[in-house]
Amino acid sequence: MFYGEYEHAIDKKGRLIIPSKFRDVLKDKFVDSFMVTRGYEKCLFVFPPDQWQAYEQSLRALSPHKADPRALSRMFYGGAQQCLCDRQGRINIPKILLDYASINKEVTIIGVSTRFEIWDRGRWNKYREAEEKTLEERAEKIGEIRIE
Amino acid sequence: MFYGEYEHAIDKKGRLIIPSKFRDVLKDKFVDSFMVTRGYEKCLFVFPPDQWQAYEQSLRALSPHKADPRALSRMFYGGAQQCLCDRQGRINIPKILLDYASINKEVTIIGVSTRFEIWDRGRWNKYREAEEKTLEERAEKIGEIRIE
DNA sequence: AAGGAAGTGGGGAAAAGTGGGGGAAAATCT
DNA sequence: AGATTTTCCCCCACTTTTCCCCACTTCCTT
Repeated sequence: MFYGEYEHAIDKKGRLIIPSKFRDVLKDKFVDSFMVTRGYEKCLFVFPPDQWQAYEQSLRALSPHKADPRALSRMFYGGAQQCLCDRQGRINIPKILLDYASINKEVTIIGVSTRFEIWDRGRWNKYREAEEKTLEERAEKIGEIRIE
Repeated sequence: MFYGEYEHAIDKKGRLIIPSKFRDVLKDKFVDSFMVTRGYEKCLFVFPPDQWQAYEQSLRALSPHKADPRALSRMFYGGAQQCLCDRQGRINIPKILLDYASINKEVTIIGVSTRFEIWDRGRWNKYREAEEKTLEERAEKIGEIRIE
């Protein structure tokens, strides 16, 4: 569904272009907005409406009687914002989310299957470099990934 | 499916010729693009669409709530690009993937069963020489190879 | 030696990305 | 409640990138 890596910038008016390949996903569904929320490693998660629902469902399944899932739900639900695309395919991201992800201007957008992620470019580069080095180790740990 | 070793070069516009033997695979399926992504040992993996789907299926199962699987899906999905073949059978490989595989110009393309791989020629030669020496050791370690 | 298939280079059109002005709606103040 | 300010979104114009096609060369085959 979503894949690839794109470098974009937030303009002076606070707008961010969504890569056109990602926007195409919305076209098929006759909707024009994404759900943006807090993500892991201080990036932002972005879902199309149907995938957001699936993600929501997985959160709702977590027990409200335990502290950990409760905190998670607060972070994800509380951070969630519906962002409309303008005619040029740009969205406005609320300041509170930009702060969370320490995004100033230069961002990198990464497609990750059912969602995509928005990173401050500097932080992403650091993360990527570290992960590239340990890719094989991580894969060995998980073990069940088969490439065939 | 894919086998053999080919030496090609990336031209000034960043295009790489896919060996015609490999392109023939697409013809049978009436499609005209490959999926290219980060691979192990810093080479690039290339899949025809149906094989990519099989590969993706195993990735999709990875949980977004655990660090190891999260990192892997970011690497594989984030690195993935659908590369269209032009009339001459060339694809454009994004710069980010070339950097990952430290590819400048001279590359070696290796068929590996359901996928093929793109290597920087220098790195491939080194890798091949080392592996040729320890082929038997590796086989012993795996142990369960059957040839029938 | 000729013909065809594979490899190579470059030009041009179309699409994606970028920036800014203006007007409507919403929020705020008096 | 009305007036003023602010915000947000649409549109237009421009730049950059992508990709698609055509022409030429080289190599292999017959």
